[in-house]
Amino acid sequence: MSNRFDGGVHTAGTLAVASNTRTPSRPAARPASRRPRARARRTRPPVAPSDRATPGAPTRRCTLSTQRPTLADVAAAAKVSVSTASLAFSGAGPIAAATRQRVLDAATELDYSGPNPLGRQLRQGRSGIVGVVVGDALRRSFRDPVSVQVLDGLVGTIGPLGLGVLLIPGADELTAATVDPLVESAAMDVAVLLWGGTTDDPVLASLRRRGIPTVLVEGKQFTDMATVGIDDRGGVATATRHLLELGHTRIATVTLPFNRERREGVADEERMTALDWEITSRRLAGITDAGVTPVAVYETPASLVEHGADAGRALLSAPDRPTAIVCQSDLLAGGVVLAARELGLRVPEDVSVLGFDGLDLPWLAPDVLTTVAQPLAEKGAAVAHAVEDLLAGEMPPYRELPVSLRIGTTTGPVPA
Amino acid sequence: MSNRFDGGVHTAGTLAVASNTRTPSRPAARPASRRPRARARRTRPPVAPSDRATPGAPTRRCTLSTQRPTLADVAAAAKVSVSTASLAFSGAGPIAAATRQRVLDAATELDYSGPNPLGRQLRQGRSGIVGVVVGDALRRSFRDPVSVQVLDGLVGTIGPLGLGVLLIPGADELTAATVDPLVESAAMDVAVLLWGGTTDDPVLASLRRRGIPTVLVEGKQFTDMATVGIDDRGGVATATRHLLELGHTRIATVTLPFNRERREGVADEERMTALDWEITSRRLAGITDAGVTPVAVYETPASLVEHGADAGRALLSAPDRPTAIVCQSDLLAGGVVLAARELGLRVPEDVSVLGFDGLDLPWLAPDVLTTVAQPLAEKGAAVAHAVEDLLAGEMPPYRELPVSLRIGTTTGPVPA
DNA sequence: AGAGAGGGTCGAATCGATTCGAGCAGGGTT
DNA sequence: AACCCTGCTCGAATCGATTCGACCCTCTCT
Repeated sequence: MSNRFDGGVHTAGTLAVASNTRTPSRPAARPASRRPRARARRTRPPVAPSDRATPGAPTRRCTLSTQRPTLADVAAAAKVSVSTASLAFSGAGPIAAATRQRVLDAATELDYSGPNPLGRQLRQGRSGIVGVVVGDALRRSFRDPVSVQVLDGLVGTIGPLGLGVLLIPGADELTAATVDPLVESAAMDVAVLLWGGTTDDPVLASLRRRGIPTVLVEGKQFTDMATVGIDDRGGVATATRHLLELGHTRIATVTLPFNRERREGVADEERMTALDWEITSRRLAGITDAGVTPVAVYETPASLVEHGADAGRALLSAPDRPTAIVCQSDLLAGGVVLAARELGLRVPEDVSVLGFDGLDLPWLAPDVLTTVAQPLAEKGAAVAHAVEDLLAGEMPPYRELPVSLRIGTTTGPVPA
Repeated sequence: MSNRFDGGVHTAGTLAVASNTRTPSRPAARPASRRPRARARRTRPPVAPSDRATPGAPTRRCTLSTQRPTLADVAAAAKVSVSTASLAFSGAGPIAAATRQRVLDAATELDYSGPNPLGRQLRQGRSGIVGVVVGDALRRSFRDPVSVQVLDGLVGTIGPLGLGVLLIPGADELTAATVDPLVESAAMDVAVLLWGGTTDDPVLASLRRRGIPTVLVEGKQFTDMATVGIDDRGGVATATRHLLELGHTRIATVTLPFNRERREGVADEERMTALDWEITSRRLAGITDAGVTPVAVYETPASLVEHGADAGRALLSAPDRPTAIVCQSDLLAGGVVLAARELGLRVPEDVSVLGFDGLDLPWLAPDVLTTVAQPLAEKGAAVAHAVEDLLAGEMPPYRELPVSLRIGTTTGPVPA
């Protein structure tokens, strides 16, 4: 039952590539003792033989290993020197319009599609690549719109600078000892750690060892790395005061993970000492700053709706339930609201819920979260500027972006 | 009110890099007419002066432009040849354990952190980079878990192969004429187009011109590019038959965008002719295959909850409303369900809703979508294998993954 | 007419590795 | 003793560009 279209066939009519008549051009004076290897442009082997070759399948060869023309070929065809040909493409330096055109024509003729980036990169000592280490498996990381929006802001700002973003999976939660090979050996001019690491982060250690300038987003601050953060502590404090003004006293909180372990459940005394992630402890501290001691601190393994729902169910079905719940992310808060609805509780009449991030959650309608909004796109742009600074050889100062309390429909006066 | 922590200061104690005593090693016999430039390892200029220099800010210089040691330095220190030193790192070739250790020690001593990837890449003619063109602004693209999960599957499979993913923003919807500079000139061995392009896609044209092997996900098929797809047409047909069996006859559909324009609203005759995107028309065709002519075709500008909600409100508040709505994505379906709830309609008693993708939507609880599930992680893996094939010089055959109807709680018998 | 200026080209070095085959030393075989 | 491996190491070419300064040629100015 394979209902598939056979899309229109459309092959670009490529001219046959001109022959490689380039002579090996050996150095003028050579020892002459050894005959130079007569490899006229050795064709590269097509990589590993790929052990998963489908037995009976028809293997069309594709045009990968075709000898592509080089700048030297173009220069020869245009009867100019390589340096002049280079100028024609880069535009960096004086070149006569006619010459330039001749080179460009020759390029078209030879089907040369511009200078090979690898050559350029080696020469310039720059790859033009910014490695972005996402804190976790993409699958999970990107379910959180926060990461995505920051990344989007980042890409939007560094793209025009001619930089590209290389996606690097962070350490797996359990096999945290090993670092992704990309961290160890990918070419990148700068690295960015979304959800900046902890002191012992092996990724950080690896980047340091490689001497790659790094930008941390929301992490601890180190003198040798740039940091971009937000005033989350102050934001949470403000938001908590808002709850106090509404008369709440029994306030619980739902937090982001404490550390790599990512446990789930109410944190006891002992667990509190294991709090390692900067972002979690800062937001927790915001509550204390407002003079509130949470009646319960519920740790979640990730900022996801389902974990928020679990937390909400647990906190709201306990006896002497809190009248307000401060959540460290909007997704968690959304989950808590869903749990409340599920338990037949009205929001905010029976329980107030506070989020963090300022996301737009259409599926929560008709409710609109009261939340501490952070400027996500700006954060991405700030990261981009930090990247730019590092590239220019400067260590940018710590940059803290402001947050703002946005009142929605999920917070209200304490129930009588 | 800046409540910020001053994170623990922690600087890696780097040894001073050994002096660069390497002599310029000019060719044995040289014309001697011109004195060779006496640049002993010219220090590279720190790039563009960055016109956005913050005036009064204290600019700490960072250690970017420090001369880093090269393999030659290490070889010299270890008193072996460069080739031997290379062997010590790459492990490709016979080398005595003692020699190897000596090289490694020398490397540690010099604070050399492994071969420069750029040199390797140039030599090997491979960048180890897979460019992934996301169809749109990341912000929007990644709000759709479908893209994210496929990307995750892809990264998970090609990561171990030593390949990295370069994120490339697709053409903006309006300025579609221009292509991202990365498409034009980034170093990549293979490109992947999530949401494969249409025939006239400028991105496709650019990649073709550059001769970069490409994998299309869910696009039209071309002979010169690899394609991975799913049996969405068959899946929609099966799902539609399910609705027929439940007795539905007034069936509407909510679709993905028709083309770059991304219009919103019920499509009239004329608009139907503008249907350009393969994926949309295939899923639409599935309905027809089941022998159903939709009572309304509602086009949305993107696969997002809010657009689904808009569609739902429009379709369900019309007179003679449909008893079932087939949606081309789960997010759209979720939005439709929310709209139904909003209008006081019960799902599935009053209206059945069918999704596509097989996502897990915790916020839709207690409802669980009936949906056509596609194997997203596998799709990512299939793309990865296609990439691998292209890298090995083979054009992989079209690969179509199966889908499966997953019955949830959002479809039921037609209302009496 | 000669000097000076300056636009345009070119040669050669260089970026940092990989890779191939040659060569060399030492041990085992006939 | 001659010979052949075997196992390591090394020299040199090469990947494909960029970039610097030298040089040449023409035009202008005095």
